This record gives sequence, structure tokens and C-alpha cells, in this order.
Amino acid sequence: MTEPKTPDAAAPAGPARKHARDGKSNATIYDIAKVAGVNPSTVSRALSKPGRVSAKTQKLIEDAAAELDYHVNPFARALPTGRTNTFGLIVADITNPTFFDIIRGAETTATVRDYTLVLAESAESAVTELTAARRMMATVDGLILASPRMDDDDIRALARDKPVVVINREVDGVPCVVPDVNKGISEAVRSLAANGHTKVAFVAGPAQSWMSARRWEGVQAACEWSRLDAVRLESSKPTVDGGRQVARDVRASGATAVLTYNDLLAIGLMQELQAAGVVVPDQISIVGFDDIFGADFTTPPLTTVRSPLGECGSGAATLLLELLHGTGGPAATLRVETELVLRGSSGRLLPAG
Amino acid sequence: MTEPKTPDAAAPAGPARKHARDGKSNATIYDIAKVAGVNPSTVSRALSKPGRVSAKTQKLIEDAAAELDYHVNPFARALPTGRTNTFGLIVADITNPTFFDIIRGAETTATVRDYTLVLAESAESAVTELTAARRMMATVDGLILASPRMDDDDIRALARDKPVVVINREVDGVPCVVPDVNKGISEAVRSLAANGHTKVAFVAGPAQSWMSARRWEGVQAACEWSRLDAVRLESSKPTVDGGRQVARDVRASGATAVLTYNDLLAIGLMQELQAAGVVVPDQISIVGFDDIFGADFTTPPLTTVRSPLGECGSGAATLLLELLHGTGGPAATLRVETELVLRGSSGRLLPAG
DNA sequence: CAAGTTATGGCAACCGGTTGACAAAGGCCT
DNA sequence: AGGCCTTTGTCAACCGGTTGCCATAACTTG
Repeated sequence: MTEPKTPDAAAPAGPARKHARDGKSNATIYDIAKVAGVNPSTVSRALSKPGRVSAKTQKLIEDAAAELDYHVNPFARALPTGRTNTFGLIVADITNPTFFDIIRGAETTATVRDYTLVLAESAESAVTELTAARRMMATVDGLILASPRMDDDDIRALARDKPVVVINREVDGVPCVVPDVNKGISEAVRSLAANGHTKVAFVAGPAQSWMSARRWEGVQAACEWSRLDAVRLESSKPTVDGGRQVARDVRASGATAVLTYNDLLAIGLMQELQAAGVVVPDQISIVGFDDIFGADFTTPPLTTVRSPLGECGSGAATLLLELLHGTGGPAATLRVETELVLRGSSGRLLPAG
Repeated sequence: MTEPKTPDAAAPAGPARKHARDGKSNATIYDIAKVAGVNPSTVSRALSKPGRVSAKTQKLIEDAAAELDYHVNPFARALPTGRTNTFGLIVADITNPTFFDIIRGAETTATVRDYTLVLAESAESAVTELTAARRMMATVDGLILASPRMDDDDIRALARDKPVVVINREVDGVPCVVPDVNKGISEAVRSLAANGHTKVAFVAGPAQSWMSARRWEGVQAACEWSRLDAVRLESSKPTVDGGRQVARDVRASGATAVLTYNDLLAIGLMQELQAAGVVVPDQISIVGFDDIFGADFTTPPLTTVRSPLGECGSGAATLLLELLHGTGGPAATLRVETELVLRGSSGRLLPAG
């Protein structure tokens, strides 16, 4: 009898939802105003417009706010201003380790600058990506697109609405963060040339991938410079499985060294070659891209062209925050360096005997 | 001359920020009301309270909304209602692959149910975690804590405010999603016993980790059942590096089989042992926990007790959504099964000779 | 010390939905 | 046809900040 099951029975003190506010943590600027003996608008100014109120009143208000444990209601603020202190990050595939460090870099920078990161995944689909982006646009101050799959025009359309930064792709008129692949690739190719290789295969990534195209261009250029043959092979998908599947083509190509669009492909390829009795790197050298988590778990550990993914994430976030605060020039492209990480999967070609 | 660089030159049409609204995509229910010839509140009801308005008016309003490309303003909605269609997920370490699948599981479920996922990281610190949680509480409808490091009491305090679901830990009075380690562990230990092992070492995780304690209990129980010796070793941190460091102790322990708190430790341990010339699994069998991304990249691939991490993430999200919508019982604990994934790093113990 | 500035606080109108209370309109019954 | 109950739409008061405009108060300057 002490605890009636029917919730409507005796609750004259308001709606009293399951998770009530308990009269705490919901102080408003009106409460502060009452305590401090000033007008709510003065409280608002004291709390967001530095210098707009006198030092004396400022202190009065801050003390009252502290006493009441005041926290601004983000929605009430967002409604008239549109500002949310939030930005979105859209990645193609949350489980793809390439994005882990990007996410972390962006998240860290966001938190430091008192922003909140909202994450969405496009599942590698251009439509899903655009839908997610549109959905987010309503609630965030800006957007980071990591390796976007959608059209340049769609990206520009989004950028017209709110600040957008793109990672791993260059889009005209939109600020971008792109690893400059050339240094890493030329290091890799020179290393291969020095180890006696003469024919290099490049296993490409998704057809829509801007970065895959850049990497292939880089490989071609570096091979030309080092006077090596370069052939291009296609992969079905940029995953470990895709790497396994391309092993046939790799062996058929006659190349003794392979660069793959990403580490996942390299790992799958190495697994499949080893399963077929091919010794890496004695018979075939393998070089991946990105240096993802786990790239050094393999035996031999994977040689790879590292992209500073974390840097990309935090760089994009920084760029975006500059855009949001009006500092920094328009549509700047941030280039980050790549470098060869020499591990065990590449090396001297052993004579066939 | 056609495109003046100074943006302030000719813009009499209002403030005209950088990213203007362009007069589109900002239709309000008032606009709809005008077009449809009804009261704004009727529009509101038509759009959110199914059945509250007549079919005729409903259609009228929906057509007008479609015509104006109306999208509800989430802040305007959140202000009076508190609902945001958003929930938070806090993980200890974004780059720890254990959380990848959890994040993905939660994100997918959220998106399907038309919720948005907000992600935060605690950097393995209980204080940071609590701060992040408090910050999020203001803007989300509910919270998922994955492997939280904070006190039970802090968690319960949060749960009093808004729905909270915990992953990888049991907290009294709070709904939880926990893998039931016993099945997987007993499979693992039985397999080791069958392969001639008699002494098993368990490398523990962080002292505050609830899950580490459960796993050690499970290992002890299973070893007792199979009449094996079980010894416990401590790790400095639950990472690849920590695994490397514990290799000394493992060899000193005299155990021929090792279970580690997680896969990262197992991988580091295996690397270090192999570097010292120990053959896995001929001389020492290694079994990890979780089956993270990359666990099968090693040579030999890692035997591990798999936790269905994706399931945990989506399960927690589902639980949370049920809580939010009032369906489902209170404080239900969802248990998910674990299973042994037998790969190459564990096997028959070869005679010392 | 009067006139002119500037610093400071108050007033009130927003931002865009939600919702309780209520009245008008319509349907059902005898 | 009159009385009663439902359905459906309207009114108006919120939710909690923000900000342009204005009136003082305070300060400068001649």
C-alpha cells in the first residue's frame, strides 16, 4: 500500500517521468538572475559575451551560477543561434582500421576544443553517405568526410550549407586533408629497385577511390624514375578477402614485388601466397599502404607506406574549427607526408633456384 | 569587376553569414500551417502524433510539408520535450580494436532506429570518463558505457538521471550486457587439457577491470574441473607492449599454456616468445580473449575465446531504446555467449627433447 | 559644471516546436 | 429532434537561452 503501482495516483508535483530532474541540475539563467538580482539577459551576456558586463556583476553572476550548479542548456542556445558546438564525422566503414586513427584524431581535437564528435558510417555506399550527411547537417556546426564516396558536386553542395572538410580526397573549392603519397611511394619503389626487383604490380582499390588513383599514379611515376615495369591489377574489394582473391592475378603477372592499395589487401594477399607455398619476401615482396593497426602482427611483419591517419583526423578537425571561427584562409588544402615503414615483407629477391 | 572580392559590398538582404540559409530548407511548421490553411499546432500534431488529426487534414499537411521540403528542427523539438533522438557511447580507448565492433554494433542499431550516435573516449581514465558522461547527459536521451572504469555508484548516479546501459560489466540496478565467459573458457581449458597441458597461466588485465576478474574466476573454475594447475600473472597494461613485458614471467612460471586477459596481450606475448626462440604452440600454447580484428594475422593465427562484440554493441543499443520507449522490463541483464575459436597458437605440447 | 561619450543593464521579441485546455463540429442514440 | 459523447482543430503558454534597441549611470573632457 505504500508504493502504489499506478503512477497517476498521487503526483500533484508535475509529470514526474521515470527519470525525473529531481530539482537539481536544471538551473536556468532566470534562477541565476533572481539570485544575483539582475536581469536574465545580463546573465546571458555575462556567461557568453566576455567583457560585456562589469567585473562586479560578472563575479556576482558567476558565483550564483556556481552555487546553483548551472549548466547551459545546449538546445536553448542552439535554437536561436544555430551553434551547437558539435561536428560530424562520416566514415565509409567503422570497422576498417584505416579510420580508427582518423576517428581518434578528430575526437581528441574536438574534445580539447570543447566540441562534441558525432559519428556516422556510410557502409561504403554513396547514397547512405549522402543521407547521413544531410541528416547530420541539421544538428552539427560542420562536417568531416573521411574518404567520401559521393560526387564532388554533392560535397560542394554540402559545403555551401555549412563548413565541410574532406579527408583523403581533393575536391575543388573545399578544404581537404590529403596525404602526399609521393615521398612514401618513391622510398618504397627505390627500396624495391635496390633489392633487385624489376617488375612491380599495383593492386588497385575501389574504382571511385580518389586515393587509389593517386597511389597508382605515384607508383607509375616512381617506377618510371627507377626504370621498373609497373602493372596494375584490380581488386574486388579493399579487404583481406579481396587480397586473397587477387593472389592468382599477382602470380600470373610475373611481378616479384607488389604494392597494394591498402594494408588489408596486402595482408590477405600475403596469407594466400604463403598458403600456396610462396615465401615472402624471398620470392615476392609485399608493400601495403597506411600502416594500420595489426600491420606488424603478420609474419613477416608488413612493409608499408604509412599515412599519418591520426594527423589527418586532427588536422581536419583543426581546419574545421578554424573555418567555424572565421580564422584561417578559405579552402586551404592541408598536405601531410607519407613515409616508408620498412619491415619484413619486402626485401631482396632470392634467385629462383 | 563582375565578382567583387569584398563580401560586405552589396548585401542588403540581411546578415548573410558565410553559410547562408539561402531561403531553403528552413521551412517551419508555421509555413506549413499557412500553406495548408490550418493552425501550427495542428501541423505539429499531424507530424508527431499519429491519429490525432483526421486523415484529410493529415494528407493536406503532409503534402504541404513535402512541397516545402520541411525538416523538423531538432533543437526546437528538444527544448520543450528533452527528447533528442540521440544517445551517447563512451569507450575507454577508441583505438582499442575491442571497441570497434561494439561501436559499429551500436551505431548500426542506432541508425536503423533513427537515432544518432555520439561518441566519446575516456582515455582509460575514470575521471575523464565521468566528465565525458556528465557532458553528454545534457544532450542525449541515454548512454552506453562500454567497459566503464568509474565507480558503480557513479554509474548508478548517472542511471538515475537518464537511461544507462553498461557493456562488459555488471552493475547492480543498471541494465548490462555481459558476455558469459564460462562456456568459452571451459572449451579452451578442456582443449588445453586434451592436448597434454597440466599447468596454465592467466595473464590478468587492469586491476579495475570487472571483466578481468570474471575471466580469472572462469579460468580457475575450469582448471579445477579439468584438474589443471592455474597461476595468475599480472600485466602492466592490456596492450601488445604489456604482452611483451609479461613474457619473462610466463616463462618463469613454468606454465605450458597461457590465457591472456585479451588478444592484444596474447599477440605481444607471442611476439616476444617467438623472438626468444620459443615455438608456438609446440612449446607454449597461447589463447587470447575477444577475437579482435587482426587476431588471425599472426603466425600462427591466434586461438581465442571470442566475445560477440558487435552483438554487445547492438544489444546495448536495443536495450537502451527499449528503456527509452518504456517497453521491456527494468534493469534486465543481457548475457551473450562466448566460444572458443581454435586457431594455430594452441595445440599439443611437444616433448621437450 | 555642463555637455558629450561610453559603459552597463533592462525590456521584449524572437528561435521553432509541443501540449494542456477548450470549443466547435460531427456522429450516435433513443 | 434533442441530448450526449467523440473527434478534430485552435489558442496560448511554455521550453531556455540570445540579441537589438533603448535608458540610464558613469565617466570624460572642455
